Amino acid sequence: MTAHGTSASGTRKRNAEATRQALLEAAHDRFVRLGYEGTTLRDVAADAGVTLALIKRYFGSKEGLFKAALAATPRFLGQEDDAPQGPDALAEALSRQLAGRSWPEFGEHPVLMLLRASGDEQVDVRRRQALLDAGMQLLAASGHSDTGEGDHLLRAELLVALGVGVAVLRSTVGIQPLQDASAADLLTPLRDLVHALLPPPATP
Amino acid sequence: MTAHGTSASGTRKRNAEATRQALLEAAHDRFVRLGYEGTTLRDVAADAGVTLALIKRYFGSKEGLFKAALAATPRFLGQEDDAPQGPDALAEALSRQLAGRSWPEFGEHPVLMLLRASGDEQVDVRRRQALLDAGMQLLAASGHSDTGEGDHLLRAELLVALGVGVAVLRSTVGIQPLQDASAADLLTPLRDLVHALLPPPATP
Amino acid sequence: MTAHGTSASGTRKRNAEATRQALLEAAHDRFVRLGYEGTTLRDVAADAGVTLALIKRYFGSKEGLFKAALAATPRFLGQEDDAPQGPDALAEALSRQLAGRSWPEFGEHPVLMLLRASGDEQVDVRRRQALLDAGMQLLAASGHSDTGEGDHLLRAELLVALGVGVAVLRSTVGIQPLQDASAADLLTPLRDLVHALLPPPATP
Amino acid sequence: MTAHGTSASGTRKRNAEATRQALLEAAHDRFVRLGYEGTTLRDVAADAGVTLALIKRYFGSKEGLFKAALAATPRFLGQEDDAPQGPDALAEALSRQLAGRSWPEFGEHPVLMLLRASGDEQVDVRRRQALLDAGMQLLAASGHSDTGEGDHLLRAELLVALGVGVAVLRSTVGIQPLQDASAADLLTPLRDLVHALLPPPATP
DNA sequence: TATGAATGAGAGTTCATTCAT
DNA sequence: GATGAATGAACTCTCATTCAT
Repeated sequence: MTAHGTSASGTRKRNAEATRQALLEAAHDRFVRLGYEGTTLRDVAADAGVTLALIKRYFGSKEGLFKAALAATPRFLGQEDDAPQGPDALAEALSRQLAGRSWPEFGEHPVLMLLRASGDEQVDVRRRQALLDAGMQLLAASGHSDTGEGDHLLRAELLVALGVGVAVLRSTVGIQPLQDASAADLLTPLRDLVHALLPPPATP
Repeated sequence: MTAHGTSASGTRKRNAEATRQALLEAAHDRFVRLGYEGTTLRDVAADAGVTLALIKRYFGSKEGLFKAALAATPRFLGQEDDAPQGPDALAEALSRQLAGRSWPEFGEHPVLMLLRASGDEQVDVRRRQALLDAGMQLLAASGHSDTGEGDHLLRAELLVALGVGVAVLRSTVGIQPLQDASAADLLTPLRDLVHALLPPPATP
Repeated sequence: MTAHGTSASGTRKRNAEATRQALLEAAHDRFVRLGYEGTTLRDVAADAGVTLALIKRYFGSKEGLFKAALAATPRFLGQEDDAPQGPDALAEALSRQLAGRSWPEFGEHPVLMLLRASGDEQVDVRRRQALLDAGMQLLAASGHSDTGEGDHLLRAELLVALGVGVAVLRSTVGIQPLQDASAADLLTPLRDLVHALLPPPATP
Repeated sequence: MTAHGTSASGTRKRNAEATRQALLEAAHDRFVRLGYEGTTLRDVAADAGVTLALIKRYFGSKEGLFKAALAATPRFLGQEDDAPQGPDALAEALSRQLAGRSWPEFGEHPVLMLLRASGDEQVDVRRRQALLDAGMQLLAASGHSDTGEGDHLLRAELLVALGVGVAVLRSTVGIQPLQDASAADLLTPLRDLVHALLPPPATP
């Protein structure tokens, strides 16, 4: 996407917000695919169709751009809404999020962004927190509470790990049949898996 | 580890094999932690206690060093022997390999090496194959054959994905309680999981 | 010459064209004197009074710089205009071009640039062609045509060889009295030589 | 040529002199073709079939090797003996030396070695002297004395320059028809040239 | 004597960044 | 606000050289 795309609302000469957004998407794409070191600002700027100096203007530095791209990463395994819960719903959401191209603006699964390190400690904290949150959310979605009793949280994090692993193996590495498995293909195994890991709490 | 470590047979200064090995381990450690681009040959040489030029001598180039490090990576999720199989044995092996520090010479779980790309296509093929092999092996260990019937291979690869994800979340990212979970902590959830994913084939 | 020299219109710090030109002249000078391998980009940049990275900016690489320097080399033994011809005029032009400092911007005789190889095949072709052209031009200037009859072209190339040798012996090597011979000193011997090599064609 | 070639006289295990000679020829070949900077000692050693360290043993350093190669260069345009002189004999000798492969052990014309600089001042003096000597010798061969009267020495050096130029254009650059001209092809033009440049002294 | 291990300096190249315009 | 000129540091790689064996 270039910065100076045609806008429906007439004027389109210099749209700062569009430029920022184009840079952000280009950066996200490259950071996810090539990592922090492998991404050059010149390429990001070229992808966005603007000059390199604008990156400094909008994001200050490469680190700033990375942080912004990280912040723009959608929640991993997040439930879109506070919808019906339980293992079956969870498995269905998982299969959809892992298989689908639910993020047309991201070339790869956005969770991969959470695995990219920039060397900045502050960034690492944010990445870690985002993944911890994913575990918490899965735990909640399964109908459990995070009271720390039992190993429910550990089990939820194993589910997060599975999601991470699937994203990795489907993208960078690419092994079949996992890479091209559809949501339908994944649904049954994931349902078995969720049921085994996070069975619904006993209802007295 | 430095190249000129004391050996059993007295002190020795010039030892090509020890130098090569020290370089290899230092490289593996940095490649796993920092990736291909993030790893500098100067740092690798410094870790090994030798000069940069020896990397050229022994490995030809950075790519050569990376390939050597990749080749030195132990098999992922490999059964140590052709021992008793079935879900329970598999779960136990998994918990041990994922939790343990079974590789004292590698700072991080060696499977992470398989996720590092160097840009060389030939390398990518090897990485992919190694992970495919892991899936095949898990399938065999569970008592199934890879006849392609059903979704057994897909299920086995989900197990591989889980292993990859656990390794990632325990190392680079580091989320608790998963990061410090012991093999014992992992055993029960993993047993549930393996049983759910790869139940023993029906024996009529 | 440095890049930031004072110009007629006051002092100027940022001038892409001046920088490019300063780099080109510095490069030409060093390539001619030291050859391709013997020339370091750091020294060229220092001569031009700028930083090394600008060479990449303007010329892409060392090869690019070399090609640019080669392209900036004036024609060897070229007649300035389509002026009167014949042996005497030719001898006079030769003596002037070989003796004079007709190229104040080049430290050495520019033909020496044509003797410098960079390893690039494409460059070699250009060098060869430039020297072939010199022979053709001398042939034409002597009043002959290049119909291939007789050994006129060979004789013209012997004249080119003489020019090359004189340039070499006057510059890099430096043998007296040839090195400091003036155009007047060279004129008489060269006239004898041209008359002997390329006598005017018989006019029936 | 390798160092351990079969020798007719029986023993051939470790012949220091043969090794030295093989190194010298390999060095000469590379220095002439690639120049000082372009020549690597490893390649020279490999050409000679020995290890690099022997260069240091026999010649001390790269400079030492270069000096030895320079010293081993045969005299340029030297009359083989103090045989019949005069313009015709001189032209005949010139055509033979410039055209022929009179030096089977040198890939290129050995005079090219005299054009190669190493950066060492002492070396430059030797090169200059060798070329000056060539001029003196031509002068003598033409029947003149170097009393300094007239411009005879300058004319002789123009002949040296011609020889240098022909060697250069026949080897590194390679322009036709000069490159493949035979001694017979060169004889007539050279005779005209020598007669014009160095006519026999008037005999009262 | 001869080999191979090891070094240090320097090469070209790349990149994030800063500074004028 | 935006561009492009210019910088300095860091990288991989190469090579002549030296040091033990």
